[in-house]
Amino acid sequence: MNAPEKKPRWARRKDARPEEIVAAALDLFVERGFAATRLDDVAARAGVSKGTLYLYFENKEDLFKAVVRRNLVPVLQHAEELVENFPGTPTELLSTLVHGFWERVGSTQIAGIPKLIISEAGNFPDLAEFYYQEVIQRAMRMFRRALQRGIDAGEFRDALDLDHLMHVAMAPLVMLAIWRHSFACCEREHKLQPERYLDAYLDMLLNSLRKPQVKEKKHARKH
Amino acid sequence: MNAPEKKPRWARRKDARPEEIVAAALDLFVERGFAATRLDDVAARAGVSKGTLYLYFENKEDLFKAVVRRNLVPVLQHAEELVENFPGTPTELLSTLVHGFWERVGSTQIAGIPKLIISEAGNFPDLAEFYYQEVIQRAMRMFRRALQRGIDAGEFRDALDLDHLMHVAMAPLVMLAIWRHSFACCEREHKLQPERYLDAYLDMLLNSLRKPQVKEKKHARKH
Amino acid sequence: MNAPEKKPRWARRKDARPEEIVAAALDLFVERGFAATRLDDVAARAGVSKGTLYLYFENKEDLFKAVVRRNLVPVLQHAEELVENFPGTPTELLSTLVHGFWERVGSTQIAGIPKLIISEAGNFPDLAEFYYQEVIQRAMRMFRRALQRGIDAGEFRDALDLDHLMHVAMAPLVMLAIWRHSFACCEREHKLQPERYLDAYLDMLLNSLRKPQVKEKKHARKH
Amino acid sequence: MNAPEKKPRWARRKDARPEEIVAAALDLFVERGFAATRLDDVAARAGVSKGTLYLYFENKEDLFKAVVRRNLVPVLQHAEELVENFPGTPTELLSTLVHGFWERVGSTQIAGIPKLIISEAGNFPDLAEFYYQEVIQRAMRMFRRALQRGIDAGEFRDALDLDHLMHVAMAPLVMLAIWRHSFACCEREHKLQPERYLDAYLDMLLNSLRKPQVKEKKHARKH
DNA sequence: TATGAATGAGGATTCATTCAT
DNA sequence: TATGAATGAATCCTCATTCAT
Repeated sequence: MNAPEKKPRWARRKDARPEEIVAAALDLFVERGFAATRLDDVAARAGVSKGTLYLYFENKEDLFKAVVRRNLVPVLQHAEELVENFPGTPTELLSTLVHGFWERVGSTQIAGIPKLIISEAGNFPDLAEFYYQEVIQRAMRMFRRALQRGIDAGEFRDALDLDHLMHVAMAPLVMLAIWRHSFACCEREHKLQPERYLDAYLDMLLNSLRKPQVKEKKHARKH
Repeated sequence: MNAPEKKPRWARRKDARPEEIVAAALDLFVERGFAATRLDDVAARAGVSKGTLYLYFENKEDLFKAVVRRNLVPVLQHAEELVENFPGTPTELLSTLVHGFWERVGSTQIAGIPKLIISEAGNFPDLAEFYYQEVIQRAMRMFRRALQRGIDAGEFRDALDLDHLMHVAMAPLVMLAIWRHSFACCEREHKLQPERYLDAYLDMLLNSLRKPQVKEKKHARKH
Repeated sequence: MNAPEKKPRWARRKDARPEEIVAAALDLFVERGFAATRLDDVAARAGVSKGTLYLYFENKEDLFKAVVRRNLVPVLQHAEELVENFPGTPTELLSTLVHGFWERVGSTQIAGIPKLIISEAGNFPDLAEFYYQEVIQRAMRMFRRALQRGIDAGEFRDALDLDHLMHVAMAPLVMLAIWRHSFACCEREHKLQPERYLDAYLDMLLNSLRKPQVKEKKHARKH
Repeated sequence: MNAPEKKPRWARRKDARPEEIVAAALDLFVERGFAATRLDDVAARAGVSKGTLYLYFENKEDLFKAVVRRNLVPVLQHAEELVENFPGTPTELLSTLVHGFWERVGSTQIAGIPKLIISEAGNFPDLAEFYYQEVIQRAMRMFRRALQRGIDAGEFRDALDLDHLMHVAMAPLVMLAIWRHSFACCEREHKLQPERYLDAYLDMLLNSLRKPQVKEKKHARKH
């Protein structure tokens, strides 16, 4: 009857637990990799006991998948919505996407996930599969739509191998994310500056996409 | 009575051993990653016993480093020499480098190494350091020389942030190598075709590098 | 239907475990030496699994140290208290100490520890240091107090090199402990009888300590 | 026909090899103990290859036994001859034996052997047996003869439990040898000085052996 | 739900011993 | 005789997973 002393003052809500665990796991997976991350440490960082992990996740692999799912999907969704509803020019859209990537992924902890996935793709085929379907392909489709819009608007060249250009064009973004979690700490001078990196990237991308704005009328350009 | 059926329990081949072990280790590290590769398996694939590994390498980490060193350094050296002695135009040089990368790295087992390094950079800081110094920086310097040659020749734009363009421009090559060892096997249709990927890459790169050839009316451009 | 046949795979007994493990380890270390003792066997004898050892001890060396610490320190403490509070004569005190040593150390499993320490002193310098400080020096100090009391009482000679006599006088006690764990089992006849050994020891010790009682004719001597 | 170049200039004689190996092994066994000594190191210190060890000794244990045999037996033999032929008084004989022990054993590398034997007695029962028979018992017999001579000469007391006194009396000598190879290096101040230790030992021993030289005639002595 | 003690399979590493040369 | 490369059994230690409480 005298219930009050049963409630610890800051009872965490049950629903918060998995989120906290996933957050802790993200940190550690990103920092150390999948194999080198001990569940002891994940539990400790999440402020729960090791056994508790198994109440919410079947095993280490399952936890790993949850980390991936819960962090990347929302970001993608946001980008897709942006592409659908963007009011400006295709060039502006690309720029917005790229800077959005930096703000929402590249500069955050989430940037460590691509590295993780790549590292473990061989060991967890179904995770790779999931990531390929739900992240990579969706990202490509989105990116493609953005480019297509530029082509349709006559702003971008139309003689493009879009299927492969997608891959090529996304590579520098992914690599930026990876870089920060692999070699960034090796740099002593001439550190890579993300903003200038992205500027260089956009400069390259747009320069190569845009139609050459020649004023000549009748000469053929390069074959 | 005659000897052919004698199976020596082992043969002495001191000089050949390390190479064989490194080759076996490359295969397995690339296939499974560092942590998931068991030295038992490396030994078995190399056709030696577990103890033999320790005659040539101090420990697993040392073997890992040897794998990296012995595979990447020669390739880089070759590329550097190419850049120094190339007889053709800068554009041709870039094309040659890119296709050389594909032939000597991208299409081979060696392509798995970048993935490995990236995965393990956090766990082996000195390996990351080595790779950064001996591979990445050398590769960038080499690439930079090639671009600089194009600028000096008036073929490429000169308003370039070379420091960052290096990173941007190398990213698609590295990602191609990584792709083959991570998601390539997830593709069912629309498989990424390396040749077309590289064409798209070169197209993008050269289009963005070349000076905009505006306004001229009757002058022949490059050959 | 009722429960008795349930065999829990393990039971939780956090407090009891370390003691049981230390006891098992003492047995085996004494029996086989440090290097020849396998942790598998320690675990088996303690009725736990191998992994459990590592819940309570960092590694084999740490377990070894625990065995030494937990067995010898209490014994010494007891002896020190005895020396401080002993009501009888110095001669009686020595006799009591010697027989106490036999009862509490020499005749027990603990007698194996000096052998162990001596064997491993070279391999574990900090253990040797610990033992030297916490056991040997304390034991010497205690023994010295006992002798000093005899000298002060005029019962023992005062022209003694106490610093070295300490070592000399303790040697036979330590050797008795060692003997039982080394050559005792080689004896077939004329076995060393601890009681007579200790009598001979006390006889020698006291005969050499006591003041030569010459020249007196009619005075009663000790009691 | 031109044989000269077949002889390396300092061809070691075959017979020297085992001695060199035993000497190297003594050093290392004494320094590190049996288990912690690697045959690689023994071979290296002896200046031969690992395989060569097996030409002269069946295995590690056999080498260990050889080390013991070849070092202790000669010393004992020398002592036995001394006892048989000693021209002086029993007291002088004891003093000579004790100082001879120090010179030929205690102060040399050989002093490490008792420690070794004691450590490994449990693991190598037949080695313990050998040592017990060939060293301990012979040493005791020899020591006993020396004492008996003192008793016969009326110089030492005759109410002695010689069987046990032997053990007691030898203990400080053995412990001195052990001490130097275990705790000597822990001492910072008040280091044990072997000469004074032996003086204190002889003082104790002789004081307890010698007949009390009372001048009284008719009084009973102790009890 | 939550805990954390206990488990035990798994893998890196060592080193005495063998044997082709 | 002498070598030293090769072997592989042995063992310490780790850590994901289980389960009594």
